[in-house]
Amino acid sequence: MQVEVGRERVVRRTSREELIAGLTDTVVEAAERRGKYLLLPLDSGEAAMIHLRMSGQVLVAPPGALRPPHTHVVMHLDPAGADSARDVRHADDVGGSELWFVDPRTFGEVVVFDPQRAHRLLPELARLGVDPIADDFGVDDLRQAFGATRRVLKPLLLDQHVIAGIGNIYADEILHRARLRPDRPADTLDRRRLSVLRDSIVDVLTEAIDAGGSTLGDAQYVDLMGHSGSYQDDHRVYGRGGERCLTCGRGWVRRVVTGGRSTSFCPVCQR
DNA sequence: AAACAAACCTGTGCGC
DNA sequence: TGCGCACAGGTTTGTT
Repeated sequence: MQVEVGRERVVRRTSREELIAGLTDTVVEAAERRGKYLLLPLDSGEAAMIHLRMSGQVLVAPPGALRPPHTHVVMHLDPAGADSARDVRHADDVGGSELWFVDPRTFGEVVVFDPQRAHRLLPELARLGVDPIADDFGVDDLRQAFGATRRVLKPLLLDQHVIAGIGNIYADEILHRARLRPDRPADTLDRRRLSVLRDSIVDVLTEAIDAGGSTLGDAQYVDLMGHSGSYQDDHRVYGRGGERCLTCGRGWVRRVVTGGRSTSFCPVCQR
């Protein structure tokens, strides 16, 4: 593939030149994920890492399509080669397309790194906690992380070093599903409640993924094809501050700030 | 150890 | 219509 890089800020760990050199004439062999880190192994032995942070998007588009504002990286994917073993085209074949990294707030980033030496450019990758979707994730994982800390649940769920992949929307939805207050200390949970929390984490994330994610009013989160998700329609507390609780029908959803993040919960059915 | 604030940016929606 | 302000999906860093 050939590569263009606009704003250098999105490759701040290295440089525009290093990103272009690392991607040019390579083949993306897979698309993987650890927590919120998107990983693309390359046939060069290196891998690309993309993090969307708050406002990033990865989009696939026809060659030459009009690029939206804040398109910072463009990868020109090669057509599936006639020399490939069986010139099979799949429904998700994106050969010949462009892959865009778009990010108005430029909190997101793109970098090419050596997976054998990830600690050099991406030290936080090795420090990510258990991934509830990609890894085996049982109540014992939670007991280890939550059993002996006075930290409260909401910031703990958001801590990527403890559990990787939960963001602000899903932390609130998970705690509501588990009927637990966001400000409850983790070490007050017995094994039964830890088990409910474990199931809530897996169920909320799985349902959200199946629904294509949460696309809020500004339509920032969309999938590779630009399609919106529908999980926002299933939010029971996030974005519902001041409304009657959909679950118990008795409490009013409260919106507070915990750890600098907006947090919504029902004080009646979450304990 | 853990809670908190600030920093990094741009866009949007609101009240006036 | 225009302006200023609050706020937004995340993470790191520094301060109490």
